[in-house]
Amino acid sequence: MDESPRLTTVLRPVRAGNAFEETVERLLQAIKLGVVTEKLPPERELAVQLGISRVTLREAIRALQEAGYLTVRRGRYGGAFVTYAPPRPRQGDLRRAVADMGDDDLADALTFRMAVECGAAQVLATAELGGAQRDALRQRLREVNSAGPDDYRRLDTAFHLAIAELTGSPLLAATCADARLRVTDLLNAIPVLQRNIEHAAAQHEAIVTAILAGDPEAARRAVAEHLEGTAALLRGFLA
Amino acid sequence: MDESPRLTTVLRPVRAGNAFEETVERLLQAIKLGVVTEKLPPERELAVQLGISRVTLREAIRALQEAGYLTVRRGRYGGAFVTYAPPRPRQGDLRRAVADMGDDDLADALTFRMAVECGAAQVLATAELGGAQRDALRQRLREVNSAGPDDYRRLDTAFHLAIAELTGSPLLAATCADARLRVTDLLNAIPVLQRNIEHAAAQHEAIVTAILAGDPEAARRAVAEHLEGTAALLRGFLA
DNA sequence: ACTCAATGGTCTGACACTAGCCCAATAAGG
DNA sequence: CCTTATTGGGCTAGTGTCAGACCATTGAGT
Repeated sequence: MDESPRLTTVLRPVRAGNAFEETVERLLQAIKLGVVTEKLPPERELAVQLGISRVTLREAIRALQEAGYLTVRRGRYGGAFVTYAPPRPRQGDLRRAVADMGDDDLADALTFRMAVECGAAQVLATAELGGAQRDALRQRLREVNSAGPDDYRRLDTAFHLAIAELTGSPLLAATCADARLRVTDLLNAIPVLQRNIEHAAAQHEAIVTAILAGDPEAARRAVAEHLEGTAALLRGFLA
Repeated sequence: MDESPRLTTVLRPVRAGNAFEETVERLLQAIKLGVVTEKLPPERELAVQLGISRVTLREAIRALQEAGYLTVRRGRYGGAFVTYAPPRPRQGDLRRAVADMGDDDLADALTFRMAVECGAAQVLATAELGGAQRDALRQRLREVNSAGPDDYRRLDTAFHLAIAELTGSPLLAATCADARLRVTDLLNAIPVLQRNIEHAAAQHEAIVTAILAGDPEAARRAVAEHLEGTAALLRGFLA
């Protein structure tokens, strides 16, 4: 019989890698999530935000530049500009993306995302929302539901993250972002069809309706159904 | 109007502090959570688990030793032994503990915990549990519900963590542990009365029943009610 | 009493990371 | 055309962290 709780749940690694690697990962995910679409903040500012030295940040930026994600321009009004748009997924991309991830990691990521996003929606439905917050949520809904295939993933991310951010808990928002990160590559490998967008639109609508109605149960259920669709699709590619 | 999603949700610090500080924090929390009650793993082993060098780990251990949490003995069958038991909280401890935390941080922590633990319970209720898992859950329930005041916090932690661990998602388990960590000092400042234990016991029972019945809605609601009690108590100390 | 495996204690050389400073380039605005 | 604020580019000295080796201590088993 294993102990309870497992030591490994608490005595896990205190850092995921060296500062350089973690920084590259962060920036890359910010780009792939579509959180930064144009230009990164100035180095000095960004280094402070990321809690690292400018030297380390610059190494990370150079790596992303060499990998083709950024173009750097000097001088006033210069900066690190994003030169990347998610490519249209092709046949086999998804299978490859799933294979790149271990089966265990995939199941872990899907479970994690399900729990965290459902929790966020439930909490938001319980909170007393001000007018501005309700408007912001409705705005994100409109944006994602009227998106075309090219913008869809980015606006979908923005919608889901908005739910977490509106709870007012930075910890929860960061965790939702993290959960999403772990499936970004997979989602980007799934072709976006107009039909899918429309199907998701109804689910997004249901989520917002439940939250605005202050019904945590319905909010939880709506998010669970929404995520289950994607999860089932991805699980279909497991061995 | 702020952007969406906020840059700070993704472009946040890549590391919380230096390796030494983070290690001290980890070990301290493992001790306070009651995850390690007797002796830490050997330094060489623990350093690997934590992903740090032995030198850094030793510095952290020395700090905890000087702070009175550990006693170190050399030689075979030696090691770092836990010499700490949570003190009985006294009048004013709670008010002080709440004041030590910023109001924003407290709200953040409570929201975070609510979302993550509800999500975990919901997911577990959705999962198909094997006999061993059901037994493990029932075992934790029995333990916490038959605990005396001295053991209560530790067994309560074990119960809540078990729910997250049984989902099979290390990410979710780690996140639940993290969420719990952020309120440990507060919980430890709340006197444990036999009456409270009995009240909580009914709620724990309801949570387990809902999970074993495969009812995610009921599981979510039961956890929410359970946590709301503590949250309301703590919120009462806010300005 | 002796042996020896397991454990903490210590040292060294190498590399990662940081803070702070100054230089170089650039484009808007006078 | 010139000025200037803003930005990336680069350097240095100092500190943090690491991997690995070796030493010192302990107590159970022989």
